[in-house]
Amino acid sequence: MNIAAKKKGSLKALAADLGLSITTVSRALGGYSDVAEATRLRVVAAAEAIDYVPNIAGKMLVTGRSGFVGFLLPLRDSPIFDPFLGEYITGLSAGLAERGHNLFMTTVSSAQTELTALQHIVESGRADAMVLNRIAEDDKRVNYLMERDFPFVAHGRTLEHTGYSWIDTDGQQAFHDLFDWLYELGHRRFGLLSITEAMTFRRYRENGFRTAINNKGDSDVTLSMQRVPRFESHTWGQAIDSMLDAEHQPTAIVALTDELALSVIERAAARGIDVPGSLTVTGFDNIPAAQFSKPELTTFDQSIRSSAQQMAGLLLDTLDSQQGVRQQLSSPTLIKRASHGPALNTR
Amino acid sequence: MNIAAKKKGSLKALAADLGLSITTVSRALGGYSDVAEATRLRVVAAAEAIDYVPNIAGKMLVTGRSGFVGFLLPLRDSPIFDPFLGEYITGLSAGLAERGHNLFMTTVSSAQTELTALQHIVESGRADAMVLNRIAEDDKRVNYLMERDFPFVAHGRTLEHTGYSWIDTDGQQAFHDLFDWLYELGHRRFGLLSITEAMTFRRYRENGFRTAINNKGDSDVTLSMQRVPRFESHTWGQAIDSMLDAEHQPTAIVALTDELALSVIERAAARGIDVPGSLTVTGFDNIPAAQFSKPELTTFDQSIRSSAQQMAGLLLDTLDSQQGVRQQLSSPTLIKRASHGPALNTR
DNA sequence: GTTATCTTCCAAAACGTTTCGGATAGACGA
DNA sequence: TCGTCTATCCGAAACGTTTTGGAAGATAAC
Repeated sequence: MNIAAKKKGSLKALAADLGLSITTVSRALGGYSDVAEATRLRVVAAAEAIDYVPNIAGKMLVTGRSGFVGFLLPLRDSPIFDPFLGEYITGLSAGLAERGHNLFMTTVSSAQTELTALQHIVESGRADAMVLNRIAEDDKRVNYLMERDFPFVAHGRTLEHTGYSWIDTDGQQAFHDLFDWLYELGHRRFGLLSITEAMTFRRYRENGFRTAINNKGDSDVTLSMQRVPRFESHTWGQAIDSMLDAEHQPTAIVALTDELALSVIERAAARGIDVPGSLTVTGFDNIPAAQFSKPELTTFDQSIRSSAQQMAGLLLDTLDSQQGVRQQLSSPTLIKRASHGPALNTR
Repeated sequence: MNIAAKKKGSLKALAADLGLSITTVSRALGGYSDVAEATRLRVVAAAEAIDYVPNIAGKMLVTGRSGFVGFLLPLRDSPIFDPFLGEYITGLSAGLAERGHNLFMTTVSSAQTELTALQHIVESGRADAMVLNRIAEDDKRVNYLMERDFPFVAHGRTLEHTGYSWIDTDGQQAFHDLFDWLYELGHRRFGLLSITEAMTFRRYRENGFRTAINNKGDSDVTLSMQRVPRFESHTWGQAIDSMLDAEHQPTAIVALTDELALSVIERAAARGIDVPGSLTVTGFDNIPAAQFSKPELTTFDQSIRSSAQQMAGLLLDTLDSQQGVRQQLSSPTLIKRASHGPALNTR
């Protein structure tokens, strides 16, 4: 006992106790073929007896892999918090844990930019791969990771979206279909409530809607668009009011997010405009609050948890088996609740 | 250039480039006094030039600290997801990041118990400290960490809650006050809807209510209690119905959680029982859905994000400055919405 | 001129693991 | 009997960092 007074649960201690070399113990636990079955069993038994778990730092140093996947947590001071963050994290972490990886996250402190934080993580070897979300049309983080040749998967795409793995929902198609459906319902005068931030999803959703209009080729169709800062809800009122008060006010307002749509419903109610009687409103995301509004919001749903879990799988695929780039576009489903209706022919 | 063909951004490479020893470079960056100011500046400049970030594994190995704080993510299949998880994670991570730490999380896979996962993390040196939540009256994880003398802070307490740091909300006092308030409103027949799980908060909340009743000493007061599994909402209906259908049905049903309270409101509505007219219902937690129910739920609020951030601070205090045990009990605030009212004197 | 004290630097060890390149011994074939 | 194989084991290096215990030279004190 005293002879083998090594550190608690190290390979060295195990080796000493067993009268074997560190190498053999390591290889026995690693399941290599050049260690006798008898000794392998002896080693495994001894390891289990003392609850041996390899020190991660030692392992990292030599293998260069940590078993961690990093995630940058956007820290917003705004009272609007992300209702899906919990689900997202859960899905990611679950997907990673299934295959022996862990998730770790950093909130970027206000002092440093998100890019700096990312570099710090990558250069320090803290993570084997990264998960990125909230992708902008031209995203510095994506550029950095690509030229650094560091594994990552993005939730969302940049405009130039080749050469890396991502998963995204097809906002283009969704908004295209949305227009067609609303047109069928008789709507001709549309309001599109968008965001100012240069997010790629903004472009796709706007484009989808515009393309659908063009494809229809009906000159009766009019579209007015407003863009507002996504996280500054106090600025929305003015834009929404200007839509509602326009001379030929839209019979349908299509919002890029549920938060915006709910705000439209609220402003409309304040003005005595009946939704969906004289105004149809739609959103995107299906946040929990969407089913509590009056009327309940018609919106698109994307299953956050499962897509996060898919992301994890996709990431580990590219990590483990050196599979190349994988990209996955999924279609959100339209949840028809109560904030839509046929257009009144009030012209 | 070719001479110093060391690994990219290592100390070794820096040392070679500068014509200094590894030791000196390390100590220069560490700000030790035994390196000349001139060389220090030279080293710092060179380090910044190549964006040097110390390899975490090397550092961990020698210092024994990883800069990570671990968190076990409870993976529930149930459709009830934790609406506060996102806020909680955000608060924790923000609090840790402020002081140079990162949060990492594992979901316990179904194969292993939560305790096993915890041991694995601790023994592998993956984390410097742990954050525990959902504390049971007798919690194996707490026991393990205490006897292992591993730093941690718990969100919630075990029954025997000395010797370790925790932060909790005072459910005992809250439910005590709640009874007194309802009594003032004229209520005498109470239903207490509790949970089956042996969580410590259950005991405190139940005790607080019962103690208040005893203290009041009014023999007119009656209490019927039901306990249901917290995460199996399909089992709640029967228990709630039995309360609602009792001969002397309660005029006030006090639920241990908002989910339960909302379920009560729902069942009552289905039976045509007017809330709050002939039945008062209260909850606990102030989940987002609580302000969307009809009527809006009267409940207790605890600021999740800020208390998570406090936890992080508390944890790092005990880590950094070897401060002893710290325990913090905070009072939730009663949010009086619309699901309560005076008792009708229908006896 | 000698000794003591700073200042500034560095070699080497240590942390715990994996892995490369043998080494030993017995089995086997000739 | 000798060489060749195979099965089994091990020593030593390597990963990148921090830290211990000096060493060398310069400066101050006597």
